[in-house]
Amino acid sequence: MAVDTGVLGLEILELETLASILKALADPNRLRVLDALMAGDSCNCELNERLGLAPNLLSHHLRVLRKAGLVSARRDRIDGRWIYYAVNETAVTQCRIALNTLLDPARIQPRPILCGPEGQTNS
Amino acid sequence: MAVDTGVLGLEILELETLASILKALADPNRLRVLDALMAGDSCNCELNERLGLAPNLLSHHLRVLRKAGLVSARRDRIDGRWIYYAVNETAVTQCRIALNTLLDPARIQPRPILCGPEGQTNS
DNA sequence: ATAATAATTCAATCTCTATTGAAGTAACGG
DNA sequence: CCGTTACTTCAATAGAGATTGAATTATTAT
Repeated sequence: MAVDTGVLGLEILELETLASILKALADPNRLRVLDALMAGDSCNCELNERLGLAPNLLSHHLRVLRKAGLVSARRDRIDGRWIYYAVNETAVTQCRIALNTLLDPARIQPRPILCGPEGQTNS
Repeated sequence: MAVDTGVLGLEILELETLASILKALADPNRLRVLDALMAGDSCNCELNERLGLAPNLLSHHLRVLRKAGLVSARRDRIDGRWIYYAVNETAVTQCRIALNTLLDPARIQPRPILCGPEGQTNS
């Protein structure tokens, strides 16, 4: 999880890193998976029942989310066949902060056009 | 811009709509473009100078952002050859709210496992 | 009309990715 | 050891998307 001042001078995450996390989020099925995990840890089969997605497809999406750092996995203490997935709260929060910074309406400047004919009248 | 109660019962945007907006955001170059536009309206050529991206590539990315509703375009009043791009504040805000809702840490439930052997001890 | 300018569209390429079905792993129970 | 269970990985397909260079549109200036 790359953390620095960022290209924008505002972001917690690098622009490239933020883009890759957004890529992981930018899928309806993965949003559903993440939303389901927000309500509590789940195994593959429970997600299967709740979301109606094939186990191997869930595996794929869970791997993408895990690769992005948004989700973590652990095996059942009693029966190692079961794997429980959980939301990585710190990653989610970092993502949230980065997006709130980037998309902050206060950053939208009504700066006059600087290029083009209209811009000439605003110099 | 589809607006309703949403699949999650919490979102302002439909899950599918949110995913498509995130897809538009999930690219480093488009994040740069959006960030540049947050600082003020720009034409293609100014973005070209500031970001070092080819005009046709910028055109492509601007179209994606526009299709997602995040950016709007208008022609110069004096010289119609120039097109100025601007951030759509309402869309950006809606996206922000939807993400803040979805990624709200307060929604992360430490719910005990319900499936698997561990779950049996939590019934 | 002709040339020049700002921007878009087209065509081609290359990569990435979501999905599906089949096969493979890992772990438990008898 | 054998079968079952939970999950993953593999292979194949089909579609989407980023990038580049060439051609095109729209608008203005001469």
